[in-house]
Amino acid sequence: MSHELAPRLDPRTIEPARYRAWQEGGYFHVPASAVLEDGREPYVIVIPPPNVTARLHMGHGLNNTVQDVLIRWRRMQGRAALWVPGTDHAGIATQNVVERQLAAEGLHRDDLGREKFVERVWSFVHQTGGVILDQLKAIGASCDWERTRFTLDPELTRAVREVFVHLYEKDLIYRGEYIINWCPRCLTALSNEEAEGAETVGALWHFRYPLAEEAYEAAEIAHAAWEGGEASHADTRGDEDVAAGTTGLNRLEDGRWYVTVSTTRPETMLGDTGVAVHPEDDRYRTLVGAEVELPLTGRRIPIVADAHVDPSFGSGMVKVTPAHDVNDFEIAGRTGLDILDVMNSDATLNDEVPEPFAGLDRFEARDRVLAALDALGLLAGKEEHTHSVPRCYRCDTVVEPRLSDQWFVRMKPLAEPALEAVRDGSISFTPPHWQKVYEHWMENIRDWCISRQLWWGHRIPVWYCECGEVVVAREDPEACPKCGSAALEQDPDVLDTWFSSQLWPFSVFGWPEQTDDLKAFYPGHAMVTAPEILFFWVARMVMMGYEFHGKAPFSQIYLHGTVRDAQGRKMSKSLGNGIDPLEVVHEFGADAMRYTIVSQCAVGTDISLDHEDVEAAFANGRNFANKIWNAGRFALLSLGEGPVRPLSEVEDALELEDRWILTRTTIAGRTATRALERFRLHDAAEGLYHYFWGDVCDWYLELVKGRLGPDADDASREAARSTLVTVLDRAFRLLHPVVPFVTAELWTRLPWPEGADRPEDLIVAPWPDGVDGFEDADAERGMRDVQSLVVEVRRLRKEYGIPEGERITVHVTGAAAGLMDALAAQATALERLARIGRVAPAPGEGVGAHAVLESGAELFVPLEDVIDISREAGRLRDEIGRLEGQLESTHGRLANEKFTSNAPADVVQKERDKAQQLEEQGAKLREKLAGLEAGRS
RNA sequence: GGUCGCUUAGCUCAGCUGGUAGAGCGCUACGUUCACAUCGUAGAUGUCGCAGGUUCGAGUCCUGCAGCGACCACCA
Repeated sequence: MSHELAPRLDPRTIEPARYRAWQEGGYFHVPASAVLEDGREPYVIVIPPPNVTARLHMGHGLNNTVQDVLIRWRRMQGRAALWVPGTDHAGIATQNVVERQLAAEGLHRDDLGREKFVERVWSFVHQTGGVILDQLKAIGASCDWERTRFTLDPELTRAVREVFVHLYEKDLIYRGEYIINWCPRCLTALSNEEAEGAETVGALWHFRYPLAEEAYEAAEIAHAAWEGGEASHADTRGDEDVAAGTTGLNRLEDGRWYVTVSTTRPETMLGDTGVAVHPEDDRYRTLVGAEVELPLTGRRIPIVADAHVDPSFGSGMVKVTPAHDVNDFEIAGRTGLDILDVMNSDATLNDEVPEPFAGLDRFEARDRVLAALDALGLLAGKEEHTHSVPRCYRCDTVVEPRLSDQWFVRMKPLAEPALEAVRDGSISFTPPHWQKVYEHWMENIRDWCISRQLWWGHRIPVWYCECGEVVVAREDPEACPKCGSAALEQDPDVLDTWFSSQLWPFSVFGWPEQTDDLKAFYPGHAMVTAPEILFFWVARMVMMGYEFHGKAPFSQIYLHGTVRDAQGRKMSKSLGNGIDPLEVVHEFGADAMRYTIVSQCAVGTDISLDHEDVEAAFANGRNFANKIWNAGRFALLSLGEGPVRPLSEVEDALELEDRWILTRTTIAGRTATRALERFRLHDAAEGLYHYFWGDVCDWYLELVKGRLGPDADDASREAARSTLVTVLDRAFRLLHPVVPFVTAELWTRLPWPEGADRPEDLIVAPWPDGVDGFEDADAERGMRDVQSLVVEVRRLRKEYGIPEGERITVHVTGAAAGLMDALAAQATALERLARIGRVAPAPGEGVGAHAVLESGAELFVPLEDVIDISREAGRLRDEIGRLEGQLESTHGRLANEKFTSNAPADVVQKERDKAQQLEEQGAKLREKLAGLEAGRS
């Protein structure tokens, strides 16, 4: 059977079949009864649901590989490991996709009307949505597909309703007119999180507004006080600025008084309803209550005092546009200024503005306003100004702050337990520094605008009656409870897509029904996601967990990095620097991709992959998978067909390398377990890589080759066979979470010791945590000697150019106890590995190559015939020099009384031993050098 | 402006509780030894950003500086 294995791993021939076998075996599915009846300890991860229209990209590859590694590992540990998959309806994103399709047909959503449009989106979702879940199968994701959920499923919609009504009844949801972030392209409100600031170099313009004549007297008083230096907020600018009119109050050559204000959005001046100064600002105290003439509009607007104004910024005077700026809106609320909305929803100016500007786009209006003010001589200056301009996270359009009637969630009360949870350790972050970021956000949390002027999403469960009654209900009401009218109108808006996502950890289990699933699987354990959605999603899930269940939805938040290209740029569709994970799977296999990702997945760091050389980017993983394949292939071939005896029966015949590799295996399991427990996936993967490639392949397989052949002693062969089977079984288990396919393929073909129970599949084989495995410290020490001897001999052979075929004799002296026995026992192996003819205990004489082993033993290879004596002498001198350097620093340390008295005793002792060892080595080398030089003369 | 993080071999990065540095890729040399050339063997490469401090001893702790990055808030 084993001879049919190809010399190269071809993932395409094994991966799909293996995945199918797992699915058919039902290994991914975890029923509630596993926990409630069988009493198994659950381990639950809910997937960060990708957008239903999404296609798999490397970010998903990373995110889901991490989750799958954790789930597979926990499943092998015997936990009821459940990974719930699903997709998010992704309000704006999905609506945008369908709108683009319509646009290609020359249509707008209004042409269809709401009902038809939503139907269209549904059919789009049914046809092409959820593809990403199938794509996840290709990378090996072991989700419980029977539990696949969609945020718009009826059950989840029910959860949304329940939450909305509950929060409304608790007065945690309210409706109000506030300045919100408005996307003039998507024509909807956005939350603060959805309006992403983009650092932009823009301009700050200074305008002059003429003061109304009645206020000239006040102006003169103010100005006099100011010039006389009595004003408490003396302008820090120089005279030039005053002359240029960039200070707040000036009389120009025309004899009129002007105030100066500044803005980065000149078009908003058309909506100004006031000018504000700080109440304590003595420069302008007398002007409060006066009026200015708002240019271009013919309107007069008052000067008011408000503490929000920063007297030291600019002129200390602020134009106030309440309908188009958050702060200005608040100022208006406090000071009673009018609120004048001058924009339409598409960010064109409306009829509230004078004729020439009405109907213009905001940016065109900006230019026109500037030109008009300039023509009037009211443009006082312009500065370069770098600030962050908010843009729509979906379409990148500049967001317009706009006065609007929206629904909000009152967040402060919800945030309190969520904040407490991380402070008392109920929830931990990996890496830990995110906790501070989270806390900071929670502490400064602001109300969440949840209504969206979209058609695709959860309709807000609020109905309005002609009688004025507002009905907020879990079920669609038939009639108005107050007047009985059936003419109820449902609120046209839908909820922010994150409103339903935040319920995901429990809505997927059927809440608000008290289902068995909920009892078994809530709360979950790990939340694996990217830091970008910490606020969008993670924080809100925590808040909802506490509000509706009194406990956190998960206990560990693991935030992995971002996938970047070779230049360190984030992979993105728009940059065209992405790598298609499916292509990688097709070319190199899912195992190759998974190992490459996981091995780079150090806590808190990004992973970088070169999109221009995909082969190189994944070579490491591909090579490793192939190495596993070939090691397995060789083992299967060498093991032959005969029965394999259990390790316990051959224990007496175990040789050094057997005991050693069994020990290494135990330690590898222990190390990997510790790493996984701490989310150190990179450490776990790299540790196992070196264990398998180095210990198992480079050393063990090479050492036992001779013992597996027909010439070998029976007892030795059987010991080797048992050991090899045991080691590979354990190794495949340990590697399985990271590289599930190749390990499973080989494991199922592995012969099994007679009489031993075989797990029905590798995917559920018990995880070797290394707690009670075979361990033999002597074997480790002995093997280290063998290894260092082999390495040194190889090095010497190389150094002196001794041909491959030529056997040499090696003398070993000063051997640590047992070394010679070990070496003698390994004679054949040593011959094979280091091309040694004989290992002799006698000290070497004459000219030869010399080395000191790690154990302190000295190695001497007589090489009169092959070496260049003067070169060897030089080498010895270098060696002696190096030893002396080390000795000096060691002696220096020992001579330091502070060291000997302060450092721990064992450290000092170690230092003494080292010094002695170095001295002995140095003496021997000097002797050797003397001999060499004598021999030459 | 605030907060947090990063700066270690040519590249990408590891280095947990302080004891004179590691991996992968790349590079050099040799090798068609019958599991694997997607391989093997051996080798080279670092004043661990700069300046101070604590310590017997500091990539490892503290302070300051410089450069880079992220997040939050925005001053009109």
